[in-house]
Amino acid sequence: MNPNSKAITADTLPNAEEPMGLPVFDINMCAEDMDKMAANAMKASYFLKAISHEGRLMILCHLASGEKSVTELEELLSARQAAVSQQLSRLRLEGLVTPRRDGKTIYYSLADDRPKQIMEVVYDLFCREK
Amino acid sequence: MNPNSKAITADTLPNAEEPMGLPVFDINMCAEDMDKMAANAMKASYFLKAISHEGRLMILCHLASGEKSVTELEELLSARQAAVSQQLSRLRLEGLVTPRRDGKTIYYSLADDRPKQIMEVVYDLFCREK
DNA sequence: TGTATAATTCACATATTCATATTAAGTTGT
DNA sequence: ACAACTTAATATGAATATGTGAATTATACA
Repeated sequence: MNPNSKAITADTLPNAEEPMGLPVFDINMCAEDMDKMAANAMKASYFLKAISHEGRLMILCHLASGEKSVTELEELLSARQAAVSQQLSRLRLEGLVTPRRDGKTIYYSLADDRPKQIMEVVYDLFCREK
Repeated sequence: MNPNSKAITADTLPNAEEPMGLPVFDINMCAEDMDKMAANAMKASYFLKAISHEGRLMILCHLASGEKSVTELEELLSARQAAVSQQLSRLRLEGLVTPRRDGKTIYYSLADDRPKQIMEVVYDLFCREK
């Protein structure tokens, strides 16, 4: 992705001490792995942007306990229908939620467990501890 | 936070089946826990916004392998110094990175393991699998 | 001192993102 | 089928965020 990305290895970097015990994602991840990371950084940031919206985050939280209709989400978030619908369309575009029509109402549910993996960490960081 | 949030419990909701085996963050999390989540949703979304920027995400990735100076980050990201500095100030404001001055140069490092916890998941989602 | 280097901050232009209003589609009752 | 109502999706303008270049601060060295 980056044309002039210099080949930087662990030994060329100053102050590259081994700081903490937690498994980061491989301390020795440099050069090749870093390019892979850079290549995926755009996708990752786009994904994170999708879930970093307060309303969308709450939608994902509510969907984690089972599918909900747009009206239900509207009440749960106490937001206007148009706003909820727009946020859902963003999540739909990202492939995070899938709609299911049943008569008049459309039920949304989580498409896979990606959002759950993230939310689990976020929940730990902001709701459990501290 | 939400004045007119109705007390919605599991049994009042239709289609609230127990869908998946993965430990979400407690399937039975409703009412009280949900309010707690809503109260923290703003903080969480603010935090996620901070790391959902491609440049800032890359900065955190690079800092995961040890502290770096602003100039080093500037080269690693091939971005302008002012831009990197502003991104760092956002991360500093969020308490994710800490500066250390050594002569002319300022070295940045991760302040705690919050970003690492998130990035580990992000890395798994966007770099390892798939 | 004066100059050079490193990093931050300011001001502005631009691009994204968000909320309100409008439109389209679906359902019910007569 | 036609109206009346409900539900969802789409566009418009307003607010927010981001990058750039110039000015500012801080440190080192001659």
